[in-house]
Amino acid sequence: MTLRDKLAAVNLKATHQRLTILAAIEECHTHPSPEKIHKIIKPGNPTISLATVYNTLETFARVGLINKVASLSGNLRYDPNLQAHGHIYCYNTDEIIDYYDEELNKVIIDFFKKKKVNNLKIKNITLNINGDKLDKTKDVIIK
Amino acid sequence: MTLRDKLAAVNLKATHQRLTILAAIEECHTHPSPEKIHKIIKPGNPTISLATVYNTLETFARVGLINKVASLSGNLRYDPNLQAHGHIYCYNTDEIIDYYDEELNKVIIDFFKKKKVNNLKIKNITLNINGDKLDKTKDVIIK
DNA sequence: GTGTTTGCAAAAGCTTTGCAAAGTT
DNA sequence: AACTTTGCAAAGCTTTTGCAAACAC
Repeated sequence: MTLRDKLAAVNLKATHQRLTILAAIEECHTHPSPEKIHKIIKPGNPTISLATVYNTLETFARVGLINKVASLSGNLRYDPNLQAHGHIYCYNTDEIIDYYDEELNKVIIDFFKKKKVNNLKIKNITLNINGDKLDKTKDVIIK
Repeated sequence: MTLRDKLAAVNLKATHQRLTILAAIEECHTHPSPEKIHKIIKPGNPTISLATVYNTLETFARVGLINKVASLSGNLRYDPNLQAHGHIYCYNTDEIIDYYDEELNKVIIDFFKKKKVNNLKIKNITLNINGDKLDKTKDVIIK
């Protein structure tokens, strides 16, 4: 599915800005803040404005193309990955890294099969792992 | 352990403001923003300033008396409960509610016993459950 | 062509800082 | 008395808004 198709599927016009922002957030796997996304795309797209990055990300989240992410960083963060997965937050690099593990998903689903959550319509369940990267130049790997 | 003792244990002087703020955050189980804490304590403590609430919460977090909490709300949130537990975030009330379950803790610990996390010094693992409260006047209950 | 989207600049909201006055031990 | 902490106001961030110009379909 192309980026154009994704926008069409949610009835958003395929503007250059939207295509650029969607591409950037899908490519960068640390869920950067709007400010950082703007810095990433600005060189190749000098007229794109920071307000448009903010507004566009919020639009994408509103129509369900991406999700808002809970963050310890104090600014807004978004995630283009819509399937169930966890997040690793690194205090010392401010990165939010996806953590997908089929077994973890199963463990969580199994747990909530046994529990009753009253008075809440659950939208999403995420495991957050917070810590410090030991070597900032390398990736965090869970296996 | 009294609030004074808790402050003494981390070498913070027991000022009226710190005692008030610590009491407020321990009493209120929805992890309110600094702004909301200020509103809560202001009537009984008219001279307490919002900046002091911000600074004091940050000081508490720095010395480990409370934790910062990942949040979808876009502002700072703190948690005085230092033991392992999860959080329920309600989009429609902006509340962050503690969710303690011994079995859940065990399930998560067991899971990570089997996994190796490379290049990360884990500080904390939290399960986040996000959704909408069905009846805003009542509590969310998991059993 | 019509209605939507963008850029810009300004406003609004949230958090931190600097410093004199007040408080703690 | 020595040192720390607070209140206030200002500064510094982050995010949203209003509106004319530009764009997608």
